[in-house]
Amino acid sequence: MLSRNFEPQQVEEKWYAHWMDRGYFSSRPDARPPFTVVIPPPNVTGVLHMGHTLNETVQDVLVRKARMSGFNACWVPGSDHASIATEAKVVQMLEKEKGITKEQLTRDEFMGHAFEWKDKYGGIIYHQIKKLGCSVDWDRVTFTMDEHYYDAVIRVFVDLYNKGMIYRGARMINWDPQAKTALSDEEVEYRDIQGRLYYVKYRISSEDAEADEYIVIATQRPETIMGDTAVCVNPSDERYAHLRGRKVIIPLVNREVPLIFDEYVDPAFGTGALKVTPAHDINDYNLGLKHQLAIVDTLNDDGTLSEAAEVFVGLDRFEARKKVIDALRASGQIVKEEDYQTRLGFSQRTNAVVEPRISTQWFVRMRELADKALTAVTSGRIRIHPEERFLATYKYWLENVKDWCISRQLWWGQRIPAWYDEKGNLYVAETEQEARKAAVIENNTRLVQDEDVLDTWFSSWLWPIEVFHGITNPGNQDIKYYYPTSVLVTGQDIIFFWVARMIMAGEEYMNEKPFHDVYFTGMVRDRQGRKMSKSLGNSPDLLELIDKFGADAVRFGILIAAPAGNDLLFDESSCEQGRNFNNKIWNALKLVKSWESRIGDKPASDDAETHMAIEWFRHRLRRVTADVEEMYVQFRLSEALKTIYSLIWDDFCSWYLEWVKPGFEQPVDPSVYRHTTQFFGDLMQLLHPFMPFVTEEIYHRLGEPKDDLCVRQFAPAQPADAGILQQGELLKQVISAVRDGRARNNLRPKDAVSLLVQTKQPGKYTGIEKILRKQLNADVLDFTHESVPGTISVLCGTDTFYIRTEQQLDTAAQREQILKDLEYHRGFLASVEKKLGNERFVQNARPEVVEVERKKKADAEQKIRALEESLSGLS
RNA sequence: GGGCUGUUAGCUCAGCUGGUUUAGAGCAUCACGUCGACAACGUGGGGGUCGUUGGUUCGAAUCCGACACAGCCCACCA
Repeated sequence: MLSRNFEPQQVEEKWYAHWMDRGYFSSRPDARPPFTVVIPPPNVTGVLHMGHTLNETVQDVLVRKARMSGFNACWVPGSDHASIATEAKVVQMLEKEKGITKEQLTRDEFMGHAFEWKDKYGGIIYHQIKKLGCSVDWDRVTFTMDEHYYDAVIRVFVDLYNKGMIYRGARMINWDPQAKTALSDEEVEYRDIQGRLYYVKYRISSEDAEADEYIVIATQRPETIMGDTAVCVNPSDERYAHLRGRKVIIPLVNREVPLIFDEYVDPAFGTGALKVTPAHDINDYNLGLKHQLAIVDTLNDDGTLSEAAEVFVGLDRFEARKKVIDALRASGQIVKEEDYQTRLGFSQRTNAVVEPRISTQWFVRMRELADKALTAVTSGRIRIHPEERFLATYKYWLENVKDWCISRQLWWGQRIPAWYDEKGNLYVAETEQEARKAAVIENNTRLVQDEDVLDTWFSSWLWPIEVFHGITNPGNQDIKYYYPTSVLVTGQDIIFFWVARMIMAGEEYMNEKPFHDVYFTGMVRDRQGRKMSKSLGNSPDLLELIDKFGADAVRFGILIAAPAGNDLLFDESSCEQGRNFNNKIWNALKLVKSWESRIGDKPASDDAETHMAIEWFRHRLRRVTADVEEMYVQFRLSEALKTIYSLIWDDFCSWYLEWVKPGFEQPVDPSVYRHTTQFFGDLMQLLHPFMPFVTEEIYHRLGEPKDDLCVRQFAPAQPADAGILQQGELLKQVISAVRDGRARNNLRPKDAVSLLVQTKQPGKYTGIEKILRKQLNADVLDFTHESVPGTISVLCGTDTFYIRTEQQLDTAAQREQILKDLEYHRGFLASVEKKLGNERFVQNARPEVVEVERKKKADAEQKIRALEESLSGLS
């Protein structure tokens, strides 16, 4: 006895263990073509959010489909050490739980704690991936701090350094004062902020102590005044022409600085005078370089004012801003204040306001790498989906990319393999020993390794290569077989961070793209269109969702709402729809299983009828299978799922099963049983990549298959017969139309009727008469040449069905309905006639289009005649 | 400031190179239904002048222009 509803919890664990047991997800190179996917590695100590859920589900669908289509499917799982994010979490944990600050620990001690943390929490995402049913190869789990991976990163660093593509130098970089590290340009997020613009008087230096000459500048950041080393105006600005050659006194610190002239300054903005702070603004920095200005760095690592500021030393920058404003107000040097809309850079990880700052860091030269990555895509060697939207973004970024700041002032990550001797000479090599050997350094010379680690993305850009040990063991079997990978599925938010850089690394180290296709999924938002985030609390917990609805339903729920590349509004109700779908399939299984005990010995006498149903569904299945195949090619997975959903729910359950279903306690035609279980199995196969658990369970309950659905290979495509499909459509159309006529006249399903059809081609109903009678509870189905008074008339195509019944009929309601239909068809006829009456249409349109219009006209006229006849039959 | 998307039923979306019966689906809604697979269900219905506005064309949801609104990306105007 089957349970009332499908119970996912019992089934999911069983099948996942079984698949693992059989090693279906493990892949070794063999004679089959490979289908390779590398997972975008989630943060090792994170949890999967709905964005991951979408990406992992899409990948699993593609991988499972490939595995069932003759490919050697390999999906590599793993996680990312996420340098800055993880280090921040570990630091926080240490302070909170153990009362230890990072400063109290040695580097080694800290790393110990970090690895401990990773071991404790690193398993969560893997557990979630399993629960979701992802068919990843667990023998290939890779972590970006694994020993070989660490080595690969170091090796690549040294190699790029030796090629002159990595350099060290003082540049203006983005500084995160909270994490106390440099960031790359991509790690800064700009947001619009309501700021305030202060107009400040700067005195003009003069021999005459009594003189009250000054120049007014506008600034949003008064706390940087102490770092000013010039004031700049436009050379064409006549207001300031007379001040040429004079000096300006910086308020608060009373430093005398030059007044300089540069086209850069916009005379129309503010007062047309700009304070120049080369240490804390990129524009000012460039201006400083050009005019050889002094640089006064007034900030410490943590965003407090440094000794160089002279005043408010040690105060936080925002605190200092208030104090500076107070002081300037007190001395009457603020002449005006106004609100000002501005943009500020925030650290992507810590959300701290980023400070532009001059700092000595390591950089990767991007020009050459970017050019290669650009060609790989513009030449069509890598295809981006959906292309239109992302190709332009990708190109623009690569054409304008600046050098990549890769050093981070952190401990959690790959430590930069550079050593310095006491004189400050620099040696780059994979190990200290090699550095000594290469540079012939005397043994007693002390070398000190660079304290910094590398940007996380400097390791993840090697992901598709080093998961197969392609850097540390070049040319091995795996890398040769699995690389380039087939498709990369990821969020569009990391197109620059990761996708573009993987292409660079692939071109540089494999001389080959890392993947054939890139599929960008959209951003998952909540029902109100808000981004899902922890702080809003609108991101559902994946395990709770799975617990509530089952993994298949969650996969269904996220996929059904996800058109390629578009953001999707996720709502639990779509998981509910998935759960209902599970139950629908389960109930169909219950029906078919109930037939098992009553399979007849002989074909039923009316097998010609069921034959039609079977043939129709056979061809319907073929047609939809081909459609779905095409959708896979175009990565239209949401549409493919919808199509399969409708095939199962509507075509199979609502139509086919109703047509072939035997009467109560009647024997089941053996051919019907055989075909139905076969169709059911094929349907489960078609659906399996999307909903693996329920389909595997049902497939096994249908019979005792020799293979598991998980690895059952799709049969070659077969053509669908359009004529048979059309007859099925006619059948559906008539059934719906007559049911509608019955319903409108309050006939109950159990009220038997007689049917008469007024048609010019009675032949088209041959073969479907019996199904029609059964479905419509009609004792007779006859043909007629004229209208039949005293019946319910229903227009179906150009034929009219007359429903004869004992019941009292409401002729007024029928008349109303017919008049409404007449109005519609007359309106339609008028529009067609207007078209055909247009000479230019008849002349210019393609003949077949005109022919269609003529057919429309004839049909409409016939329908109107039929309706008019029915109308007169009513009176 | 530059660029890229989108705007079709209450909601989420299809509708590809203009003509396939005066716009389709799912969800929601309404009516009827407990009929021996299924109320987490069945049958049926209602619901849109395709953002606005010009243009191209015999013909536009579909192509072009402008505008409005929404979203995203990029940019060094204090």
